Amino acid sequence: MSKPSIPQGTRDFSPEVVRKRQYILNTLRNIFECYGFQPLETPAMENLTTLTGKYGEEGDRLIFKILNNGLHDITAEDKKQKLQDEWTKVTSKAYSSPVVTERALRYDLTIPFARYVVMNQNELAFPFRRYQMQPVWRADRPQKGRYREFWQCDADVVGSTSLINEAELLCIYQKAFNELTIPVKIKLNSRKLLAAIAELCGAPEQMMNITIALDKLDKVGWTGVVKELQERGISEDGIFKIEQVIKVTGDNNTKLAAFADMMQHSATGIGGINEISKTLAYYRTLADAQWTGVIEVDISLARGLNYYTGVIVEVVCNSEKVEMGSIGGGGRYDDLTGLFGLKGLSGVGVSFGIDRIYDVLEQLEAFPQQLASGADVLVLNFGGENENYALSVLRQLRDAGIAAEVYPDAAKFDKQMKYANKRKFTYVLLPGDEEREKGLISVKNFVTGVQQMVSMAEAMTLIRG
RNA sequence: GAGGCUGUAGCUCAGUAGGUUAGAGCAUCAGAUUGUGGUUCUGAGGGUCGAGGGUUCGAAACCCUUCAGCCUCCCCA
Repeated sequence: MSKPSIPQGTRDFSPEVVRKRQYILNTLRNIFECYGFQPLETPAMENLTTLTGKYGEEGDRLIFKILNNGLHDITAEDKKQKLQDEWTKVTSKAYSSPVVTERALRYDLTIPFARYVVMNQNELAFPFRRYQMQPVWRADRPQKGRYREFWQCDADVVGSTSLINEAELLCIYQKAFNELTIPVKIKLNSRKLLAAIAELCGAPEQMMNITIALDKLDKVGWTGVVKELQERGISEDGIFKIEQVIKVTGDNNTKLAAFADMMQHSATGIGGINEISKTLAYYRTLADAQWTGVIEVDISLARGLNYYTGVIVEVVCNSEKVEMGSIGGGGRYDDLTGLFGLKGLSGVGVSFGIDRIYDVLEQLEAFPQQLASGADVLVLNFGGENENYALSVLRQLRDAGIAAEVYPDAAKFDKQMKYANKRKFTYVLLPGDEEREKGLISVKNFVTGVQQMVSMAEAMTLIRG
């Protein structure tokens, strides 16, 4: 018998870990609901054609495909021949065929969301605000902090171009990370500014290349970016212009003023600057003075996904104690639903990287203490008549809304106690002969070790603290 | 897709230059102890040394092949 295992890049979540993850999800869910977002869930699998071509060439490669069922059952000669032909292609090059695979696992939550909006466009009330927290799958090579199955947690608004939406999403980030007690920096940029930089270089068609190179500024520094830009064929003059823009420092208003000066001849650039300033203005009106996160205009922020068209954001942990990439990101995409035939619908959304948020909370030791335990109370089982007494005690506890469990076997005393210890119960109740005869119950506080024999009513008061 | 590292008990790992019957800690189970857990003590179970082949009188160790896991790059969350 071989040892059992789970697929590469997947994880089991132990009870303690699930509780911590649920703490994160519940915190976010409450905030989303408070901001008027509605829950949405979509299937784990989509039609492959829904997903292909949406994430770029690299993305297509990373989609988990599902082999069609019943391939061996095909009897019609012409279909069988078709399958053979397609199979040969599939095994010889990067190629997908609906004859072999027509379904695939969800790659992210945004494309299924767009698909849902298009399918239900006549029923939905726009602007439609939804949040979605579900696992996604990528056939990527797993490594530290990267998995083949992981959860995404998105909130999007479609059907409105107002920058109030952008400002609200900034608020959601602020509120979420304040409640989770994670110090953050929220970087803000606009794809329009990146486009304007490409214009400044006299190479507007090079925007993607410039964007990809700039995105690495944090990682490889300016000299690394220069190298990357040269490799991607950007002129020396262009690189000099980019440097002028990148080297701008100061607070957000100073930066925006400087950009406005440099980009005064670019309608795109001015547009980008305006949307950032308006977003920030709305944000200031909506924001809570308690929030501690820093919002910083960062023109080197690029974001990989190519469907973004307007404001883009990214959240990083702002603590020396933590070494971590982005823990959230998002932006505006002007025509996502256009991919599925519904034109002119603009959307803006943010995503929380909950696996990374989990790691950050661990490193900061910022999970609330009381998450650790499950049921508070264990009722011991002394067998015989005491067993029934134990069950009646158990029922009274649950009727009173106290989470409790009974040890189901009349096992040796120390075995039951060891179980209680391992499970970290706060209280252990001992319904034995004496207790039963007197109609009382012994309550042992398992943290302090103090034990007392009291009435059920008093016991419940004790347990409730 | 490219590269690097590691596979020995449930877990973390020792294992000298290739040499008797492969060890330790933790965990598990039993007992000390069937009305008092954590600590302690005693004992027990648990291994095709990732798999296959080769070299050798002899392989956990050396060679080849293969599989798996981890990490880095690319890309991404």
